[in-house]
Amino acid sequence: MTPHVTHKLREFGDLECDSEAWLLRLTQSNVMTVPPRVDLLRQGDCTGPMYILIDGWAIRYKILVDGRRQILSVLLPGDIFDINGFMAKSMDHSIASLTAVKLAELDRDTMDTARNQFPDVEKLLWCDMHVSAAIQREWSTSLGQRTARERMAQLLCELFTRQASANLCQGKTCAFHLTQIELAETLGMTPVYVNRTLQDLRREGLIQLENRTLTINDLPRLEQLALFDPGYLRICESDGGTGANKETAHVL
Amino acid sequence: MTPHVTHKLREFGDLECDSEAWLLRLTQSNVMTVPPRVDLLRQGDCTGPMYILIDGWAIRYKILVDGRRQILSVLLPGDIFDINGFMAKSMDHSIASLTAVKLAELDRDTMDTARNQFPDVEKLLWCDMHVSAAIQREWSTSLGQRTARERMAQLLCELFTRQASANLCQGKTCAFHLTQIELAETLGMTPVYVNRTLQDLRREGLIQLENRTLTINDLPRLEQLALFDPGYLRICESDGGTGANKETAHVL
DNA sequence: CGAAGCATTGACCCTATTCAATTTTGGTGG
DNA sequence: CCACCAAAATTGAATAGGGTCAATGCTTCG
Repeated sequence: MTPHVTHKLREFGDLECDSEAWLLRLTQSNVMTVPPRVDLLRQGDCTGPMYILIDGWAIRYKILVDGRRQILSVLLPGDIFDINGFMAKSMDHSIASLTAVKLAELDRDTMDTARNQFPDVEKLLWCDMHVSAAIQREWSTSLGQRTARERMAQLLCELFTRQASANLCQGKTCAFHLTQIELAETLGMTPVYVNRTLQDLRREGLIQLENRTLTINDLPRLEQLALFDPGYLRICESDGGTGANKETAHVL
Repeated sequence: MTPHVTHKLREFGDLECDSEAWLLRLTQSNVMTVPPRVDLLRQGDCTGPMYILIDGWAIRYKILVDGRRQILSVLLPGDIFDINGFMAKSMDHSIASLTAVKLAELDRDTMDTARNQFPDVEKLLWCDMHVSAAIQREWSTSLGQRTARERMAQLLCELFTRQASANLCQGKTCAFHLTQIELAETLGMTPVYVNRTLQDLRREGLIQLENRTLTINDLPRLEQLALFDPGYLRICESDGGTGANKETAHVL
C-alpha cells in the first residue's frame, strides 16, 4: 500500500493496530490493474464487491437516455468505492478509470466479517460516505449557483486540496487527469467554454494547466474567486480542523 | 407513528419485530413540533442527534459566502436526517422546515445502542444514506445536463413519485410545499424563469400547480420530457423493482 | 508518419437573467 | 367580515452568459 493511501485511510482518526494491519493485508493481496478509460462498474449492474483506489484517477458518471453525460465525482488514490455494493441492489451510475488504475478488491464476505470484527472499519466506511456526500452537495451547489468561472475555480481548488491532504502535491503543483471535454461534463458546460474559461484563468496568472499537470500560482486568489470554503472536505476529520463556517444564516 | 412513516421505514425490507417495535416506541416518545420556515440545523453547527421527519416538508440547503442559496434536497415524511451526526464533526449545510413539521429526535446514545443491538437498524440507516446519495447524484445530473424545462419536470416527477411510494398521493394529486422562489433555488434558475417554465407546462396540459397542490395530468409524458428514470429511487428496495437501467454504456 | 482525439479560435445565436412594474394571494388585526 | 400589508406570482422588455457550429492547429501514440 503506497504511503498516500495509508495516509488517506487514517484521515478519519487512528485505526487500531489489528484493523489497520488487516486492511493493509487486504489491500496488498487482492490488487488489480486496469487500463485507462475503461468502465469498472456500469449503471444498471447488480452491485458486487467494494474497491479501494490505490493509484490513478477514476470518475463516477451518469448517462441520460439520450446520451448526455454528467461526471459526478472524481476518485483519487485512497478513495473507496462502491460502498453502495453492500446494501444497494443495482448501480444508478457508472465508474470508469481515467488513467491506468491500481485497485484493491474487497469482497462482500470478507468485508462483512471485518465490519463486525473491527468497529474501526465500519466507522471508516461511514466517514468516507459522509465526505463523499458532502462533496456531492458542494458540486450541486456549484452547478446551481456558481458561474462558469467560479465553478472551474472551485473544482481546481477541490482537486488540489484533496491531493494535498493525501500528500500528492509538490508545492503548488499536482497531477490533473481530466481533459477539457471531461471538465465540461463535470462542470455542466461546453468544451468550447471550458477552453475559454481556462484561458481567462491562465491569462490572469492564477493557474497553469498543461501536460496533465496543474499549478496553482495564487491559491488564495483562486479560492476567493471560487468562493471556496474547504470545510466540506473536513467534516469527518479527527484532528483539529475548525470546520467552522461563518456565513450568516439564511434569512427566512 | 403515522402510517406513511411506517410504510417508508419498511421500504428497505421488513424489520424484525423487536427492532420495529423499538423504532415505533422511539418515534412516539420523543416527538416535537416546529413552525414553518425555521432552521432546524445550521451550517457550521456541531452535529447532534438524529431525526425522523414524521410530518411536513423540510429542505437541506447550502449558502455561499455572498448569500446565494442552493436547496440540496427536499425532506418528506419518513425521511431521516442527519445521519451525519454520528460521525461528522460539523454540518456543511443547513436544514430548515418549509411547513409546520413534526419530528422525532433520536439521541446519540440511544441510537448507538440500537445500532449494536438491532442489525436491522444499522442496515436501514445505510439504505437511507444510499438513497439520499442517489437522489443527490440525480440532482447534480439535472443541474449539469438538463434544460430548465427538463429540470422542472424531473423535480415534479421525483417529488410525486416519492410521495406516491409513501402513500401520500391521492390519484394524480399530491402536496407541494415549495414556492416558486424555492423552486428557483432548487433548480438553479431565477424565480422569473421558474414562473415562465411552469406556465409552459400548464399551458401544455401536463400539470396543475396551485394552492400547494400539484396535479400531474399526464405522468408518462412528463416523465418523458424529464428523461425521468425512477431507478435511482429504488436502488435499495427489497422487493421486486427491476432497477435495471438499459442505457447503452458511454462510449469511451 | 499517419490518424484520431484534443485544444483553440471566430462568428453567430439562444436560453435564461436582469430589472422593473403590476397583480394576486394569504395572513393579520380591527 | 373587511381592510391592510407583506410575500408570492405574473408580465414585459432589454441583455448577457454561455451554447452552437464549423474550421484549424496541435498532440500523442501506435
